[in-house]
Amino acid sequence: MKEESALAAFAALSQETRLRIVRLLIQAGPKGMAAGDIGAAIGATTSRLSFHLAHLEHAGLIQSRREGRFIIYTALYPAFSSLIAFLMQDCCQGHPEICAPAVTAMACACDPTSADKA
Amino acid sequence: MKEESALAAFAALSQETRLRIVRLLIQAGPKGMAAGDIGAAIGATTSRLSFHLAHLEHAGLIQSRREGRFIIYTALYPAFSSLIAFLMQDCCQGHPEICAPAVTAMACACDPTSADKA
DNA sequence: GCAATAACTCAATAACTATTGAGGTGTTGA
DNA sequence: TCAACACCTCAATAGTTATTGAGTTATTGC
Repeated sequence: MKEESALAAFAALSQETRLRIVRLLIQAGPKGMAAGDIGAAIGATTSRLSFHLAHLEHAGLIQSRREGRFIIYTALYPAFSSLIAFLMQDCCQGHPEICAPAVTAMACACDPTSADKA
Repeated sequence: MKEESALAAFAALSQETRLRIVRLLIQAGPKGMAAGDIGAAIGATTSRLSFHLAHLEHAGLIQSRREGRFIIYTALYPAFSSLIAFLMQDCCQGHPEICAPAVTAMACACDPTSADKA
């Protein structure tokens, strides 16, 4: 991942409405969610929602597909993996014990029974 | 981690100078770096550097300590772990195969021989 | 105490970003 | 083909953020 992409991704994630959209889509999984359902879940008017969805899509964090009259948005998981790897690159210079908690936090996030630990 | 803290963290990371400072400090490890050395490494004037270091410290991503006439900055690793956990919370609803690449990316970031893989 | 060094603070300006409301596009089913 | 629905686009405004340069504080060694 290039620095430019990482900056765009972090900028996209630094806004309340967009962060909520992203977390919602990450939790929704590969089946995704329709724009209207996202708007209802986070409480945003259509123009505001559309603006932020476009922003996230442009940043490469989500993607959309049309299904009839609905537009379905899904999280792009590899983008998040790359972003995390870019940020934490060479984080411990060969001493993994320094950043092990970060790896554990990541693994915990994947285990629904312990997601709140970190 | 609260949403408010996550927003502050992402906002802090969405600026070129600050992202460079953070990656530099993450790579520097617990010994940290003096403000002057950080400025020299990324090419920033003292007032600009000071502004961004204060911003990062306020966001809870780095901390500082005085050592004689130097001020040493270090990355706060637990803050990054929490941020990643917050973002990826419930990412796969019990289907870890969906987000396994993110965990792998994180583990790779800790292995200096394969940091560029993701 | 004084000069040099390291770093911070402040105020003004420039640049960027979010929200709103009105209006437009594409899709469906009677 | 028409009305209803789902969603997007645009332009104006308000709010936020970054940069610069001048000035200030803290520490060290002579």
